[in-house]
This record gives sequence, C-alpha cells and structure tokens, in this order.
Amino acid sequence: MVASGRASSRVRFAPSPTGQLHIGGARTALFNWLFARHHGGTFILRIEDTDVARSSEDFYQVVLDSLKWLGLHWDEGPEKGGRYGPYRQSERLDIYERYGRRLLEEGKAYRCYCSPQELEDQKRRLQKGGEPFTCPRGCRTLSSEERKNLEAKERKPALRFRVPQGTVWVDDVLRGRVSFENKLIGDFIILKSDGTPTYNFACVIDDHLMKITHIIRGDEHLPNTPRQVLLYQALDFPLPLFAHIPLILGKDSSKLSKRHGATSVSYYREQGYLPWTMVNYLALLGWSTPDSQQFFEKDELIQKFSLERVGKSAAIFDPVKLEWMNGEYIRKMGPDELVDLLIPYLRQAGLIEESIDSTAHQKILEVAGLERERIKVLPEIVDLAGFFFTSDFPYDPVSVKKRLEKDYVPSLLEEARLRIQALSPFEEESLGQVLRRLAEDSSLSPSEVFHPLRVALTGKMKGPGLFELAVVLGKEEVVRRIERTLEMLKNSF
RNA sequence: GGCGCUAUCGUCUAGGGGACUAGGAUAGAUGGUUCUCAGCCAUCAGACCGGGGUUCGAAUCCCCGUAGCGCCA
Repeated sequence: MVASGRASSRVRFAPSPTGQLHIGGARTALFNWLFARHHGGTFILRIEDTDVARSSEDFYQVVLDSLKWLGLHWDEGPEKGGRYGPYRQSERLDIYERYGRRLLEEGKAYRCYCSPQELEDQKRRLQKGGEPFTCPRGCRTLSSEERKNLEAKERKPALRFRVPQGTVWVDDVLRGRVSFENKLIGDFIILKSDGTPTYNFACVIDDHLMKITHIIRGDEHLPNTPRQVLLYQALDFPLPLFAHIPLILGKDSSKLSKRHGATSVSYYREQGYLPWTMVNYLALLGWSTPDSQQFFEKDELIQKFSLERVGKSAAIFDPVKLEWMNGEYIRKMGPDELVDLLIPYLRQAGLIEESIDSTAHQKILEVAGLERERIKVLPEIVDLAGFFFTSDFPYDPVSVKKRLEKDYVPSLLEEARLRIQALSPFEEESLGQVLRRLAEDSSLSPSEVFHPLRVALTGKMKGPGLFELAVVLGKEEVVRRIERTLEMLKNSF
C-alpha cells in the first residue's frame, strides 16, 4: 500500500463552519498536518460552506483561530491564498456548475424533477422492501417531451448522477480494499435544485482541482467514498489515495459531536489547556509508537508520525487523561514561561495589577515555583494561590473547624506571633527552627503547630510547604495574618 | 431497513503465529518520602467479545455470530 508521501504530497483539511472546531475535526486536521510536515508536503485548508443556512462567518473565524492556536498552520487556504483558490466553496459555485453541465452533456448525469417530499416518501417505501434507491418519477429515463412538460410547470430540477453498473473498489490506506455494489448506491444528487453542490460532488471537484494526493479524513466518510470514486471515474480524474481514520467518540461511545458539550477546541483553550497538550493528546488518539511513547516534542512528533501506525478502531475521548497531560506539561515548563501564562488569569481575578514591576514579577515567579506541581489547568492558580496576593482570601470552614478551633490554638498562635516577630533573618531555615522549637517548648508535635499556622496564613489545609509560603508572604504579612486569625477566633468563641 | 467499518485492562494503546505468566500510559488501591496537598518512588488489582476452523502452536490468519459505531441530498 502506498501510504508514503513524496515531497509533492498535498493534503487538506476541509471543515464546515457550522460550529466550533471540535476535537474530532482537530484530530483530522492534525493528522493531515503531521502527514504534510513529515513528508515535506503541502497542508491546505478548504472551507466547505455551501450550506449557507448552517454556516456562519463567526464559526468560520473560530475554526481558523482554533487551528492557529493549535499551531496547525496551513500553507494554502483562506488568509493565505495559493494557486488553487478560492478556498471557500461558497466562492466556487460556478465551478461546480460547470462540471455538472459537463456530466449532463456527456449523459453521465440527468435532471431529476422529484420534490423532496416525493423522494422522502420513496425512500421510506424502498427502505421497507430493502430495494436500492431509484427516484420515483423515473427521471433517469425521461423523454425530452416529458421533461419539457415538467419544466413548463416551473419545477426546478436537481442534477442526479447516473451510477453505472458494476462494483466500486475503494483502496484505503488503513483498511485495505473495500467493495461496494453500484446498484446499492443508487443515482445520487450532485447539484441540488438551488444550484448548490452536494458534499460528494464539491469534494471531488475541489480535491482534484487542488491536486490533493492523499485524502485523510474521518471514518464517517468511508461510505461516501464509492460515490466519489464513481465521480472521479466519470470525470476522468486520477484517483487520490484515501485514508479513513477512526472516529473519536464521546463517553457514551457515540460519535463525539457538538452535542456532547465540552468538545470544542475553544472550550479547552478557555479552560486553560496548553495548545501542545491538545496536540500531543490528540495525536495519541488513534496513533501510537511501538513503545507507546506518551510525550512528544513538535519535531519529534512530525518525525515519528506515519499513517501506517494509525489504528483502525474508534477511540473514546478521555478528559481525565488530557488533564493529567496538561499538568505534566505545566511541570515541564520553565518558570518564566509559566509566569507569562499565569499572569492573565491572576489579572482577571483582580489579584495583581495591570502593570507588573520587577518586585511583583519576582513574587509571581516564586509563587509559580511553589504551585506548579499542583496546577493541572491554568485558571486553577486563582484558587490555589490567591492568598499570596490578597489578605482578603476566604477561610475554608472545614479547615478552620479542624485545625483552628482547638483550645490550644490561640495561645500557640500568640506565641508564634511573638517569636516570628523577633525572627531575623526571616528565612525558610530559621523559620523552621523557630517553629520546631516552639512545638518542643509547648509540648506539641510539629504537626500540631504547622497545621493551625497554615490555615491562619492561607485559609486552607492544603498547599505548598509552610516555611516556603511564609517566606514569600514576608514577615510583616505573616504576623498580620496571625493577628487577624487570633481576632477571628476570639470573636467566634 | 440496506450497506460499510470496528472489536486487547474502566479509558488510550503495544502486539502483526511461538520471545505473552499479554507490555506501557491514565484512572483506581496500598505503602514510602513529607508539616498538609500535590509531586515523586515502590507495590497491587485490572483485558485478548463468543463460537467454529487453519496450524505442532493463535490476541495475532479465515469463517459465522454478537455488539458498538458510522453512512444512506
């Protein structure tokens, strides 16, 4: 099977702007992009927006933005141009019409005058009998006189492809040779009565005109492929190579669709996932290396990717593993890089100023260093580390009850306050010594000292090391927070 | 209803006749490290859809079922 591409490989991703770019579409785009980059070929973006009712300019923009965010930049397409444009099908209607006329003149297509309602009825009727589809009026064999009659009634015809007899063989890079009986396909519409092309027709013409060599697309198109192959043959176009990649399914194992909710690329972008996490995770849905490698850098992924190692069975999208992977990538990141990503979220939460001086930056850097192993998605930084930036943080009731509302705590905090105040220098090591000494002097275990103090300083039971976080807060602030906690306890008892 | 695709731990997967007491990742459980959480380390539990063949030998090849999914302006 010829799955290897040459430098002249041309592949495309052809989304419909009828919704957000979803995970499945992104994965298809990714495999095409990887294939092109691996072989030094060309990655083309084509917009299939002939369905005017469902397509929108907003979605068009979202799809482009999502692809860019993922880093799947196209070589030809909207905003980029290219020799084979236009790259939006809505701007290519005259082309489809031309080819439609050609097939009509060659007798390979005919006008069909049946109404949608008639066709619907016919379909239901035939479905029961298990018969292949034929159009109810027998438009296939209409005489010119009958045709004239119908046209006089102003009924607009659709253009239907005359499927020849025989068997179509589809050679698929991943699935081998699949056969379909022509007579079961039935003459299908190529141009609707309003003049817009059907998916199969527009797709074939564009793929040919854009010189696509490898059609890598979702499995759901495999049943469409024999129709397309028939069109290639009728139009005398050379066949490209097909590769139908497995679908991505939702938790309920039905096709992952917009209905599943959190399935759009933009959603994960907003939720604070890193673009490369998405790419890496998506690559692993349906593709793997012999050693099941989990992490790839960009160049490495391009270098290792191959169609041959794409699996055949559908995969369920697992947000839990995606989250894990995002956490891993956050931990791998350099501190400066992480800080840049965190700042927008801290700003949005009103925890830091618009402008950040070097002191502030330094503090964020330290906080990032302390919290990085806990962050799985970027916005978590707000809940995790809010207390570093504001004294007005919430006290978790459970933590207060469990760690602060004890008889020994007020005197302990009072003593801690005094000793910390006297402490100089205020460093992790010296603070640790002081607090351990305090435990000893009070006949308490270190934990009995650390835990209440942690809640006093952060409002929570969980978080970074006590000494580390205290040093970042600074002595003054630590003392202030202890005082405030004492005040709070006095009032509640 | 017809046609098509697919079928290994809950999930993502490795495996392409003997190296399989079926490997890795994730999620789960347990223990260790530690002031908590997270992380890290160690350990455990967990799968070849069913039935027939082919073969000395089948997760791997073939057939039939079954199930899931997809397509049929």
